[in-house]
Amino acid sequence: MIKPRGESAKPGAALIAWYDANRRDLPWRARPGESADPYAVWLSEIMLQQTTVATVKGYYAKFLARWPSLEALAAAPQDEVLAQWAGLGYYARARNLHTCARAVVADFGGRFPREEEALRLLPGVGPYTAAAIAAIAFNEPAVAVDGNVERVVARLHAIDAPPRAVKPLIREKAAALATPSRAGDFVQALMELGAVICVPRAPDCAACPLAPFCAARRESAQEKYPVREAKRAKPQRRGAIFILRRGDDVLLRRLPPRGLFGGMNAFPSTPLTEDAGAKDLLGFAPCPARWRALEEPVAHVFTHFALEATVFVAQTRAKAPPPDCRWAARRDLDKEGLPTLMRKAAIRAGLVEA
DNA sequence: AAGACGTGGTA
DNA sequence: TTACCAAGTCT
Repeated sequence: MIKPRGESAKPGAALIAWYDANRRDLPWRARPGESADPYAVWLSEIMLQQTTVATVKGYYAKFLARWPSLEALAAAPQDEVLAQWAGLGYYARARNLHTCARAVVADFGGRFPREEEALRLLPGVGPYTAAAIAAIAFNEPAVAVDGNVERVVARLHAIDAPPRAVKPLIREKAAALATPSRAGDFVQALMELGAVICVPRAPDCAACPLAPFCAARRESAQEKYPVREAKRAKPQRRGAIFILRRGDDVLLRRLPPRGLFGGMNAFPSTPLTEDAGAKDLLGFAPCPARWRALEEPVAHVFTHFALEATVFVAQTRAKAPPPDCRWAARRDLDKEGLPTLMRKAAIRAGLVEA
C-alpha cells in the first residue's frame, strides 16, 4: 500500500527516513557512506556529556588539532589536557579522558574495543557513552539513552514517571524503534530528533516523523513529559578568592585531583564547597599581606550551589610560593587554563582581558 | 541511591 | 530573574 506524503506505517522507519533527510553535518560525525572514527566519536561523546553541541564544537576542534590521534593524546602530559579543557566544566571528564586514552593504548594497542560491555569498563565511559560509541563507531546493536532519548520516548508513550525511575522501560521502548542494521544512524536519529524537533519547550510536532504515533501529542500534553524530578533548593554560599601579585607574576595553586576543579590551576581561595560567609575571610589567605577587597564580588552558579566570592588582591616581593603554589606569568594566565570562576576573578582584578 | 560535579544559553 | 536543561559519570 502506498502511504500519502511519504508517511511511514512504522515509527522506526519514519525516524530513520527523517534522519536520512535531515541529519546535521557535525564535525565528529561521519558523512553518509563514510566510516566513523572511534577516536573522534569517543572524544566528542565525552565532551558532549551534559554539554551543548555549540559549546563542544570549539573545544573539539582545538583538541583534534593539538592531538590528532589517540596515541598523541595518550602521550600528552595530563596538565596540558586539563589546561585545554579549562572552561568546559566537569573536569573529572578531562582526567578520565586522559586516563582512558592511556588505558586504550596500553591495554588494547590503541584500538577501542567494539563491544558495549568492554567500553563500559573504561574510565569516564558510563552506560550511555558505551552504547553510543559501540553503535556510532562500530555499528553494534547498542541502544544509547541520553536526555534526548528519554524525552522523545517519554512523550511517545506518555510515560508518567521521572525517567530515572523508569530507565529500563525507556530503554526497552527506544530499542523497539531500532533499525538493527543501522545501529549508529538509529541512535543518532533518536538523539537528533530530541535535539532539534522534540525539544523541551515548544516542540515542533508539525515536523516530527513520530507525531502520528505520539501519545503525548494525542492528549495535547507534550510539555508534561518527561515528568520532572522534584527540584532541590540551591544554597547560596560566600567565599573569597586571593590574587597575590609579585611584579609580573601571579600566585597559582594546583588543586588536589578530586572534587571541585580537581587537578586544575586556581587562585588560592576559601574551600568553595563550604560556606565561608560567617568566617573571617582573610584567615584563608595564602599568606599575610595587605589584602585589599575589590568592590564587586564575583558571582558564579554551579549545578548544586551558587557562590558569591569576594576577590582580594595584594602585592608581595620575593616570596617563596606557599605549598602547592607557584608563580605564573600574568601574560601566560590564559594558557594556564583556569576554570571559569577563576577566570572571572582574574578579569575582575584586571589581570586578563574579558 | 542520591548528591557531587561546570558552564552557558534560553525564555 | 529565576528556572530549566545540555549526547552523564562516579561514588
